[in-house]
Amino acid sequence: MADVILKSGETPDRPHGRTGRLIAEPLSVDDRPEITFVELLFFAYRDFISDPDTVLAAYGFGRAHHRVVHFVNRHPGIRVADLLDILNITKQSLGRVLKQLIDGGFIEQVQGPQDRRQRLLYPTESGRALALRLMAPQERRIAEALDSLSPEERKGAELFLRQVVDGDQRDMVARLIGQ
Amino acid sequence: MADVILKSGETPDRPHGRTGRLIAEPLSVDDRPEITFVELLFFAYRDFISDPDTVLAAYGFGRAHHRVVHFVNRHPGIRVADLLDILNITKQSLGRVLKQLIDGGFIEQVQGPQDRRQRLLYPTESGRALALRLMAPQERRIAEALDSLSPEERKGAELFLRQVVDGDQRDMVARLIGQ
DNA sequence: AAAAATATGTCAACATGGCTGACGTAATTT
DNA sequence: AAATTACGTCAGCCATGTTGACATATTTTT
Repeated sequence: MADVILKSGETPDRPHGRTGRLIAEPLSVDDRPEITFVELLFFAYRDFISDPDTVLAAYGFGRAHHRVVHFVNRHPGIRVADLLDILNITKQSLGRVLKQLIDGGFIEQVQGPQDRRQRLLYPTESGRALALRLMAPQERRIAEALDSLSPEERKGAELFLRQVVDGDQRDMVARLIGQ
Repeated sequence: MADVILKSGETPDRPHGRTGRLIAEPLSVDDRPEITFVELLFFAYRDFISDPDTVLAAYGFGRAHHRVVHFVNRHPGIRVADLLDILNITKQSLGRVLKQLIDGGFIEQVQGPQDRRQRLLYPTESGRALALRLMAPQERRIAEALDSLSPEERKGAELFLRQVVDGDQRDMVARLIGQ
């Protein structure tokens, strides 16, 4: 039982005679200004990924499917290994959702022309349509957010996000996104 | 079996005689400039949350514990219901990780002084130490990212993230973060 | 005073999407 | 011929989210 609930008569600082065990002083933005961005990243991302969930639910898919559909549409003919690198997951994890997407007719595999061990992934027309439907609310959200920013402020938002990416991944990300 | 693997002799556009079923044209940033931010948010957040994982593993904790420890440290005395609002999860989900954090001595509950139904959550000294350890690499990452930005660019990064948050949540987020 | 609403906790069952480890197969490289 | 590579699969585990139902203490409303 963790049911040690202190009574209200005892101040948090000196509960039950256990002097000084509890801390009432908040971690403050004044002391640590980076907290602002730590929390903004949390809240912004929380809401940003909630957009496509309604659409996904209608297909019986989850966020993992979204990520796969997105990057296959962004890079038709991508190799499985490269997709794994982007998503930072194991092939077993990818395997499950990929199978469902293939069975559902959203993605197809093509044997690699030079190296026939490769299974290159392409979206079908439904797969492309799904990707666009999933991204639409996110594009709207981003566009509205950028609307209120000056050109330099927009540049700042982009630069900031690029710098938050791991140093040894920045080149790869830049290549993936393109100019 | 979904083992319909097209042979390499067939172009992706006309595989197996199924004319036009596959799409070889990438979704492009040129057509949809917001994709840049969609993907930057994905990659930035992916790396940003990977920071504390090593620390968490040492304690046998996961990312859910991190979020709880963080917000309890930011708002000592927070009510369970308010924590649920911030995290957007169910009380059952919270219950599990909260119990572990209480059992481990990182968080304690105090009965509400006015309303004795409430269980106000406070960090212990270990809980505060854990929160700081978890946030340290993220603060470093943010500080380095901001280093390369001008003041207006920094403002842009912050404004952008604030605008990405759901419109009806912005005030709450602003209040939670403070000036 | 009784009834209703609130804050919280708990039990049980289930789904998603990560993970590891082991093994198999086809194709390519050495 | 042997080793490596690219990929797939089976099996099981774990973390963390969900819903639904119900219990308890406390406060608010009637």
